[in-house]
Amino acid sequence: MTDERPSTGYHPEQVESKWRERWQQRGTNAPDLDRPATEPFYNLMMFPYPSAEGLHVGNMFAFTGGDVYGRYQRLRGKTVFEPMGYDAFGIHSENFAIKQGIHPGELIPRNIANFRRQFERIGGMFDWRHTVDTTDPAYYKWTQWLFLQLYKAGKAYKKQASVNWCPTDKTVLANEQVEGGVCERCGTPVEQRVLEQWFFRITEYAGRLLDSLDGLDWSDSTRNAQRNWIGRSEGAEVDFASPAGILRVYTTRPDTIFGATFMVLAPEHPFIDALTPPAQRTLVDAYRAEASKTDLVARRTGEKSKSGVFTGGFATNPATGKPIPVWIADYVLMEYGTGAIMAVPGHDDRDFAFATKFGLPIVRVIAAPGEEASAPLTEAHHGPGVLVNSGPFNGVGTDEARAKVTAWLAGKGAGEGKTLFRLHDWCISRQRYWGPPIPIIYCDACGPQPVPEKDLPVLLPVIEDFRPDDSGVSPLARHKEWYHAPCPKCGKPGRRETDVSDTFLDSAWYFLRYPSTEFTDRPFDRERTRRWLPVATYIGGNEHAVLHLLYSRFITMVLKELGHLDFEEPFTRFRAHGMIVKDGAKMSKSRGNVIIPDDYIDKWGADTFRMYLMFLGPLGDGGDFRDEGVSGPRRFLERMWLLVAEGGAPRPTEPVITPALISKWHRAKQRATEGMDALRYNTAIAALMELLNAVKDEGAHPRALVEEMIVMLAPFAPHFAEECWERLGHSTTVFDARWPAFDPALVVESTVEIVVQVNGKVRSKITIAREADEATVLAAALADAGTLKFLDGQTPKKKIYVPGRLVNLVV
RNA sequence: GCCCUCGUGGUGAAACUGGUAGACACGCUAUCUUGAGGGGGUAGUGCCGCAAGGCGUCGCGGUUCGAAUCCGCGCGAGGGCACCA
Repeated sequence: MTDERPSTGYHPEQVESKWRERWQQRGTNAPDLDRPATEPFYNLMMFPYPSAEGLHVGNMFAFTGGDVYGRYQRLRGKTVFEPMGYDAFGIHSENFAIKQGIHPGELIPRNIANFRRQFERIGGMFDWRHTVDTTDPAYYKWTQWLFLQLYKAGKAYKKQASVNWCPTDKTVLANEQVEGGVCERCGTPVEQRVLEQWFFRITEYAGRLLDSLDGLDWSDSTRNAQRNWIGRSEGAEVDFASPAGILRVYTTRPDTIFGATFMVLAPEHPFIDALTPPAQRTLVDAYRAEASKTDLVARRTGEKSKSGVFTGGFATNPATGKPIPVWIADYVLMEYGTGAIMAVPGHDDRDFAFATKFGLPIVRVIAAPGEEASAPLTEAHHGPGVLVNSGPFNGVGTDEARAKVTAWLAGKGAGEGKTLFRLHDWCISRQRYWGPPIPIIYCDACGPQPVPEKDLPVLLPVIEDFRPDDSGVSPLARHKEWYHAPCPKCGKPGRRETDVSDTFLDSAWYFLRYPSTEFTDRPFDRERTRRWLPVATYIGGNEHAVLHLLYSRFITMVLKELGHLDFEEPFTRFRAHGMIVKDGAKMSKSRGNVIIPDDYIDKWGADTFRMYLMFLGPLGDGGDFRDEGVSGPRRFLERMWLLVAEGGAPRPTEPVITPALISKWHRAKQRATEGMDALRYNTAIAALMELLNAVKDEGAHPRALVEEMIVMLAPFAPHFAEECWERLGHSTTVFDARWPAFDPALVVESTVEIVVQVNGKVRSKITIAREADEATVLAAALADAGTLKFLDGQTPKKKIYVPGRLVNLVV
């Protein structure tokens, strides 16, 4: 805290507390959201879950990165709206509360207060009039409203589903929350349970969610993660006749159908009983019983050795007309495709392994160029080639064959082309306490009824013992007064839905709420929304690349379709910030490697700390945290402080400024601007440092230059810049100034240094007038002593001239 | 297995559409200020070499007058998907 160095007079703690207060008094960070004739800029950052530990350096890195961008846009003349809030519902908070034995309703406000303090301390330009807390009834009222809109539009439905069940957290997990067969939160192996669950029909939008990605200004890595998640595959559905009826399969390789020598059904497939003759029944039932015991996750991720059983039944391959045996195996999943496959052991690894294990025939139907049709297969061959042993299609290339075989099958009434997605409907119900109750009332007479919108919010009751139990029923069921509610339709006694909704639903629309927080009678105001959305720039972690961003896009699409919004993509531009790790590992309390920024801010000041974080590298990169090097940005600020002290003093005449300094000045502005736009703040800061070094070397510091430097520094060191700005005689905030423009003509100097290469190696450098033409430059290069030495008396065969850069002489 | 992203000094990193590799900063060395342990100034700092010079952006090839940058094949790291038919 104490600063022992011979002081330049810069005392961060004084400067920073002064400007925190000023900003508050002046409303500097609270823009008029309705002010016309200015360009609105919605600068959004992913709101945090308010943990008890507070914001760590990783959060500070991310939020500072976002804040710098917002401040920069403001200096570019935009009206910037930069809100912040708290994603405070969910398992995370609840589990922590359980562990501490404190009710989350008590814990969360405490954490939020701490977060708020940290957000203010770091100097964020947040508009606190427009904050959001997802656990506030004034907010979740509208989360419930959102559920009702989807419900009424038929986009929400309830079904029996085998779901992932975490025995430790005692809750259903979304597929997304299961990683490698274990709960992503606590690491317990996940089991399967069959429960009634609420789903949103996100799969209806799979195609649009995928196709629209192309038009978004998003990081490639993020778009790619979404593509993988949605998982489109092109193929065909094909019908195989069987005694139990038409067995439909899905395949991405219709071209290999002549090689389908058997079929495999998922153990849950409805045709199994009809296909199985009495003699096989015992074996088949035993296998199915075994498979149902193994949970879904284990079936997906367990060891890949194949198991299965023959049903005893046969189906007809529509291409060959031959009967093929129908097997059952757990490597076929009921919830993807039709739950049945045609097995082509010659050209699919899994089918090959299965056929090998059970002695089923393997037929080659694709040959590489020069390969015999009869060549034996020692492993599945999946490369391209030409069809063989495929009747009328022999000799056709595989790519072409896909379409041709599909058409041929369709012509016979035995199939059709089909696009499939891997995406599943979104399970939004949770058998937990800490979330918004799903606004449904069950009535014995009328069935499930939506709670009328006028009755929202359905308040989450205070329950002392909110812990989940093994029953699979939410703790809310234990609150009798709350649980029993009259049917909204007939008035007879009914029961409330006791599930709460997924936290991801809270965060799938929060960005719509921010601009409209003062409206209590609508989730988002039409005019405000029209003016401020979609979000101009969204900065957040790539860990939300799939779920949060996908759900937000889905909700936005639905709201557009229902007429509530005019746009269907919520985030025009998304950039993922990198992660700050410690000793190569993600910071987490359990690892004990969490770096709390407060100490650093105490010691160095928020401005230095912000600069330091942003100087580490590009925002998208993140990095390993170590505190070596914080002194660099601090020294820079100290030197700037002195420069301002000198630059602010009255002078009889402006100092002489050399053309070289003018050039460096404009170059710095150019580089700073480019760095800001590209979120490569490290280069912007470097440009400012270089300019300061140049000013020092030249010994001249014209006031205009000093002022521009302060403006460019303001996004990084806002308190510092405000103080300097004031000392330079300004009475309004530096953020009302304009980001300085550079003159491209002045960026270049009047003389340039030309590199002279001989055979591509740098041998000399010549300084020459910028306007010198090619002949002049070449003549100078050839006359240069340093060059001559390497030419060795020879005349160059070839002379490459790159204007303003280099000459390459080839001998 | 498939799909992305990436690999540069002792360290964090720069390098525009292929055109001086290592800007800026940390650290380090020397030196000057100086009475003292995260103070300032100056100079130096990719590697080898006294030097001339040579070698250098994960490795090997290739394209090019010229490659950190483009192409191919490896190796390594991080991330996404994954018995998905």
